[in-house]
Amino acid sequence: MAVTGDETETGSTGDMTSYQLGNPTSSIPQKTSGPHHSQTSLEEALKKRELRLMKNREAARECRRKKKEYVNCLEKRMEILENQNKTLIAEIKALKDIYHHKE
DNA sequence: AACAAATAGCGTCATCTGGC
DNA sequence: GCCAGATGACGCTATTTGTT
Repeated sequence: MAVTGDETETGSTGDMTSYQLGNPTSSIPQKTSGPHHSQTSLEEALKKRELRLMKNREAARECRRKKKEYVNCLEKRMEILENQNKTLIAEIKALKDIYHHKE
């Protein structure tokens, strides 16, 4: 619901935490061996980072989806077991009643 | 209607984990 | 040991819900 999916990247929702702000390339190696070479390697590093972020974004979504499904299953199972429990309790009560009326 | 608190969902980072 | 994928934790926005 929140956040309409299509505003990814470049901190569009302003939810970058302090350590994420500033230099998005901070985790990228900054070797300088010639102007052209460093430029391309920087571009490559940025591309690599974007790819990594994109993959992790997808992974996080999938992870949450699976977790939600798991919790839903547990809740359904709980409901079934609670009903079974009620039925069994009622059965026990009925059997006890029969037993006591025989006395 | 206006507001606050609660809830849901997202993106990112750090860390864990299993396969190679 | 390295790497990719999975997941917990965090901070954030948007939506829903209850209260005045």
